[in-house]
Amino acid sequence: MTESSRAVRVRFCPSPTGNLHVGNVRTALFNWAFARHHGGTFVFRVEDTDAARDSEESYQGLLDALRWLGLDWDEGPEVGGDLGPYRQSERMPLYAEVAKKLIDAGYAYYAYDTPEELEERRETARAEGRSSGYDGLHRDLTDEQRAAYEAEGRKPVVRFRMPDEAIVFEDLVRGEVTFEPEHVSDYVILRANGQPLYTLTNPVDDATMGITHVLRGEDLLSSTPRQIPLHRALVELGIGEGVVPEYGHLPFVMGPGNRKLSKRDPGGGLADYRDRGFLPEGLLNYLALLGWSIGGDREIFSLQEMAEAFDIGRVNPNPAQFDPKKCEAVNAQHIRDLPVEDLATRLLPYLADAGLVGSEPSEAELALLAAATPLVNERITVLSEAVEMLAFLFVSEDGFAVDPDDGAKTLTDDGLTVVRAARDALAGLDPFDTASIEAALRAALVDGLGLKPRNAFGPVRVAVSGRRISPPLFESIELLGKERTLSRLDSALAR
RNA sequence: GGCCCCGUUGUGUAGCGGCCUAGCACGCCGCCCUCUCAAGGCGGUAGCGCGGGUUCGAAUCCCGUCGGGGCUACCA
Repeated sequence: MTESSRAVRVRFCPSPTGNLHVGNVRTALFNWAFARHHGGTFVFRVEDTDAARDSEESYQGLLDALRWLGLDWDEGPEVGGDLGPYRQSERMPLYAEVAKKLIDAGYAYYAYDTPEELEERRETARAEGRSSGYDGLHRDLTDEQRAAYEAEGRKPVVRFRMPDEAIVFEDLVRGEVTFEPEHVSDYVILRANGQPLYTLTNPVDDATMGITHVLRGEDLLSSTPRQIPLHRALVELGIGEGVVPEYGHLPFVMGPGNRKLSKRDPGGGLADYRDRGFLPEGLLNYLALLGWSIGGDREIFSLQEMAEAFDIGRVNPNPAQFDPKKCEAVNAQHIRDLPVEDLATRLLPYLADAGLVGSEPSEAELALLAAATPLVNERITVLSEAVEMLAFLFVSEDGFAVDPDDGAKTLTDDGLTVVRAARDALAGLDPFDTASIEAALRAALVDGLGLKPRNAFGPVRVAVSGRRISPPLFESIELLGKERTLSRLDSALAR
């Protein structure tokens, strides 16, 4: 069977340790896109074997995050599937069983070295310039030797026996990679207390879930030569679906400076992006650009378009630095491309959180938002920015206040003269629509007072919107309505 | 120290031996438009780490070198 004809099965397998890291989001995205491109299966598995660090809350957060992103999974938590369960904490018996089979078949063995002994030998090896991995001292213990260690009360770990041959594999993004056997030592798969380690659980799950392609971070590249022989052993033993996966190691997402972006870095965790009002499609589009390109001069695309075009062979092997500015620019483009009704709907939760509309918005609030959205859609880069921009339209009259600094700068004696003239021009205006408002104001302020437009409208803008920077003035006044507009002009005059 | 990976403007990338006087986007600077801010338009800034090969011809292939990063656990 050729690789391309085999049904693709990929997975995303984070640990539920709080806020999802944007690097992991990128990994999830590439896996998802790879699966969708090949019409394959995207498996979601949760690696929650570290009781100290994992929590139920984080687990729920993980599901929620992936749903929000729109990276739908075909098998996994809450969706099910034939090869589950999909939480490692529910698979513990499997690991014990596999470890036993591995030992019985000679693929793994008990090692009684103490941590101190190991440390000492490691130091020596390092000092002599040799690889510092396990030296294999206990790989061929006799029954008598084992019995002696047991009698001492030593508890063994279980180590996987690495074959004495070079491991060569074709990395999907880097090409051929070779590791010589002396540099890849026997590694621990079971702790002395019997707990399985990631080194075992991850490949066993991949094998039993029939994973065909492993796309993951570059930090795991050096563990690949250990996993391939394990997979081969599992195939030999008839454990799992009989597949040794192909591997593709994705470049790091770097933070500021030249360090790997950390979950704790500002902008390192997904939650920040949700809170600030990134669109999932905007964030994902930007993340896609980190290490992959759709080709040509195109940079803005949808998830569907990415899925159609995604080619793992086009992934760039070199690390990419996360650029918050560009991320915002891409998001802003997606916001502008959104139909206004859609954008208005997405704005709602942010306005509600700010108390500008009710959690069950009224018809009037919805109508106002629908009319106001076109005023901000090309002025915001993230949804939360709309709150500040639109607040003056939704706030109650006694909640309205002019920004002190902006007021001081524009509502001077001259400014108030302008405001007074504007009030007079608008008081009897009918109809009270954008075109009439603009005409009336231009006549009174530009023609009447002989002001340059920017000087004419500035004080009015501040009096009405509270700020020197606002959505377009005439449209804003129309949406505000005559009554509230006059009231605000009056209170500016009464200062 | 050992092993592995990586190397195009500030950032992300296009480029798969001639189309490259290296394109695009973000950023930055300037101009235009303009009721502010945006959006939009126009222009500018800045790059193939270095050294050897191979070739008629190299950003593209090879070697070396330098630089950066990762791994080197009874973490994942």
